[in-house]
Amino acid sequence: MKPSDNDLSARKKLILKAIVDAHIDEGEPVGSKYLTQFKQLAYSSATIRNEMAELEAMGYLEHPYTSSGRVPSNLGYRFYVDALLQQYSMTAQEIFELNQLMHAKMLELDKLIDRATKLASSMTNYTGLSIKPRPASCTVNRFEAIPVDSSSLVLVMLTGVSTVKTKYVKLDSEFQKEEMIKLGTVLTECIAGLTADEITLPKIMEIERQMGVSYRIVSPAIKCVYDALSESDSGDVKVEGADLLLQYPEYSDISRLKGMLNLFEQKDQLLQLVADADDSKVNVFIGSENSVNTMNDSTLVFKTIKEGGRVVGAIGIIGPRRMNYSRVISTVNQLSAAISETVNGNAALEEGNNSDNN
Amino acid sequence: MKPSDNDLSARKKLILKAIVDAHIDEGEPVGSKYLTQFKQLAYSSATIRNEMAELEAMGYLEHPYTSSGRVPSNLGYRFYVDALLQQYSMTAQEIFELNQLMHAKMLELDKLIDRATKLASSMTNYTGLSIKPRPASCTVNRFEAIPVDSSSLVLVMLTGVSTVKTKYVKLDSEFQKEEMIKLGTVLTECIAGLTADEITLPKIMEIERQMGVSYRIVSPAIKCVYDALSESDSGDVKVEGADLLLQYPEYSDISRLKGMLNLFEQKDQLLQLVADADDSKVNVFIGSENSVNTMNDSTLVFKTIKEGGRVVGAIGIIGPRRMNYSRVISTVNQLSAAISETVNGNAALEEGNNSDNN
DNA sequence: GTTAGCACTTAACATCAAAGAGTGCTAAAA
DNA sequence: TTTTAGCACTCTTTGATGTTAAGTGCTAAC
Repeated sequence: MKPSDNDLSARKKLILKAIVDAHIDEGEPVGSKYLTQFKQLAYSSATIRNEMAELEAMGYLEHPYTSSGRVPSNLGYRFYVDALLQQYSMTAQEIFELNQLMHAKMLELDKLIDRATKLASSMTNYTGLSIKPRPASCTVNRFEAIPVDSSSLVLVMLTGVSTVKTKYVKLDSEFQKEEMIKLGTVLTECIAGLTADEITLPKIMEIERQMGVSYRIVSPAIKCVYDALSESDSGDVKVEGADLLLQYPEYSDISRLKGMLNLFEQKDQLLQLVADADDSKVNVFIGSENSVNTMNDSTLVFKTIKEGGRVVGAIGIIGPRRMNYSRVISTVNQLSAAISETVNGNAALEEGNNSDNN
Repeated sequence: MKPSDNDLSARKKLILKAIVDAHIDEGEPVGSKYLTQFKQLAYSSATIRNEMAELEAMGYLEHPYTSSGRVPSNLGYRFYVDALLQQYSMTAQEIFELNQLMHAKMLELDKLIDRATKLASSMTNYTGLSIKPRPASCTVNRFEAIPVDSSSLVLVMLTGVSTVKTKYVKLDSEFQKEEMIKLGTVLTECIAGLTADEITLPKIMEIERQMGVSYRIVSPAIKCVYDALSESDSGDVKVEGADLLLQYPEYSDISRLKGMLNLFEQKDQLLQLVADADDSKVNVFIGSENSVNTMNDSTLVFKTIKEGGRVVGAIGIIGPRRMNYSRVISTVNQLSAAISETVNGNAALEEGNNSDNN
C-alpha cells in the first residue's frame, strides 16, 4: 500500500464504495443525486459530483457517455476489493450446507470438487468452475498388476491418498498370471515416485532385466504407465450453471455472452490461468486484468486446493464484474478450505474413528 | 407408412422438400416467389402458393403471420426427415478424421465417447452431447483388494472390458495384508455378477463367514461396493461447444438460449431421454416432440452405444430445428457405429495383433 | 469548502410514415 | 380442370422525428 495508491480522502473512499455498492445492486450507472439519499453522504449532489469528477480523473470511475452516471473502472473494482470490502459472514443455512458437503461420506477428490463447485454456484447464483489441473509431475507410489486373461491385465497405479488410476494393458503375447503379478512389484521397485520424464531407457532396461524371460511384457505396460503419467489425465474443467449468467443484464448482450461461452469451451486457457495463479489465497481477476481478453466485463474468483504441497484442483466462480464480491470470495474461500482440510486431514486420520468414510 | 400419412402428390413433396431445404439454408420464412427460381419447380408463384396453402391445411407448414413466407411445422420436419431426406456422404476429410479417432490408441470408453462427441460437434458445427447413462444394473465380474497400509485398502472392481472402478476403503481396525487380499477373492466368489439390489443380508453373512476371524473387514468394504454399484457412477452428460449455438439466429433470442442452457444443466432430463430411446437407430427429436418443453425450436439427434447388449453411452448433437439433418444424422450414426465397433471388436481381438492398443 | 442553479448532452422511448415482402382471391388463359 | 396474371390487403421492417428524463459541468453565490 504505497501512499500514492491509497491517496484517497476518507470521503472519496466513502463515495467510491457507495458507487460500487450501488452499481452492484442496481446494475446501472449511478448518478450524484442518487447518492445523496444515503445518510453517510450528507452532501449536496454538486459536491458529490465534484468528487466523482476527481475520482474519474484518478481512474477509479468511468463515464459511459458524456452525461450519465458513473461506473467503476477495473481499477475502481480492484481498490474496492482490496481496500473497501467488508467481510461477509455466512448464514446458518450456508454453514449447514457446507457441513453437509464436508461430512458426506466420500473421499474422492474429483467428486468433492465437483460438488463443492455446484454448491458454490447455487449459493452465489453465479457460474461455478470445477477445475482439475493437468498434474504437472504426477508420480505413482505403487503399481499393482491384475491379470485378466492370458494376454491382458489391469494396471492399478496408486498415486496418492485420494487418487487411483487404472489402465487396461493389452499384451503382445501370452503370459502366466505370476509373470503379470511380478510386473507390478518390479515396476514399483524401479519407477515408483518418478515422473514421466524420469522414466529413461536405462530404467526400462532394468525392468526388463528383472522380468527375466517375461521381458516382452514390459514394453506395452510401460506405454500405459507413460500414458497415465502424462497425456491421460489431461486436466479438466467443468462448468456448473452456465445458465445462471443469463439472469444478469450484462449478458443480454449476445456478443458478451458468446465470449463467455467461448471461454468455457477453452478449458486450456482456464487451466493455464489457474496454473499461473497464487496458491495461497483467493484469486480475483477483475475484467481484463488477466490475459483472457474476452472477459472484459466479468470477474473470475477462484482458489486452488492443495493436497500435501501439490495443487490438485481449484474451485471458482465466474460472473459479471458487478458481482457480490464479499459473498463470492468468502464462499470460494470457505469451500476450498473445507476441501483442503478434508483431503489433508485424511492422512492424519489414519487410525480411522468410524466406518463411515470410504 | 399409412397411405393417409403419405398422401402427398409428387409435386407437393417436391415443394415441401424445397421449402424445408430453403428454410434450413436461409433461416427465414420462404415465399412462393422465391421457390420459382428452382427449375424443378417450373410453375408460377400462384400455383405454388395454392399448393402451399394446402400443405399448410394438412399441417406440414406454418404461417408466422398473415402474410409472410411459410415455415415447416414439426410435422413438416418429421416428414422431411422420414421420407424426403437424401443420404449424406462424408467427405474424404471427414472419413480421415473419423479413422484418426478410431485408430487412436485408447480403449477407455469414456474418453472415446468424449472425443467422438467433440468431433461430431466440430464436424457439424452444432453442440455435442456426450452421454454416459447411469448404468441400470451395473455388475462386477471380479474384485481385487490391494492393501495400502494396515487399515486401508484399494478395492479394484472389474466391470467389463473397458471399465474398471476403484474405491478407497478405510477400515475400522487393523488387518493383515493376507486378510485384505483374501477379501478380494471372497467377494469375487460370493457377489460377482450381482447388481446392488441382489446383495442381500444372507450374502453378506456368507462373506463374513468365509472371512472367518477377519469378518470385521467386510462391512466397510461392502459399503464401498454398494456405493460403486449404485450411487457412484450416476450418469454424466458433457456438453461440447455450447457456444456454437450462438451463430444461429434462433438463439439470438435470449429466452430461447436460456432454455437451451438450462436444458444442458438438467442432465437428468437428458439421461432420461436417452434411457427411454430406441437403442437400434438414430433418434431424432424434432422440436417439442419429446417431453422436454423447453426445446421447441431445437432438435436433438443421438444414438446410443452398446457394449455387449447393454447401453453404455450415447453421442448426440443438439441444434436449431432448422439443422442440416442429413449431415447430422449421418455423422452421429457413423461415429456411434465406429465406437460400438471398437468397443465390441475388443473382445474379438483377444489375441492382440500388435502392441499399439492399451 | 459547499451548494444552488442552469445550460447542455445523450440515451431511451414512442410515434409515424414509407417500403417491402408475401399472401388470398378472382378471373382469365391454357 | 389446371395454371397463371393481377390486384387488394396484411403485416413486418426500417428510418426519421420529437419528446422525456437523467445526469453532468460550470459558474456564481453562500
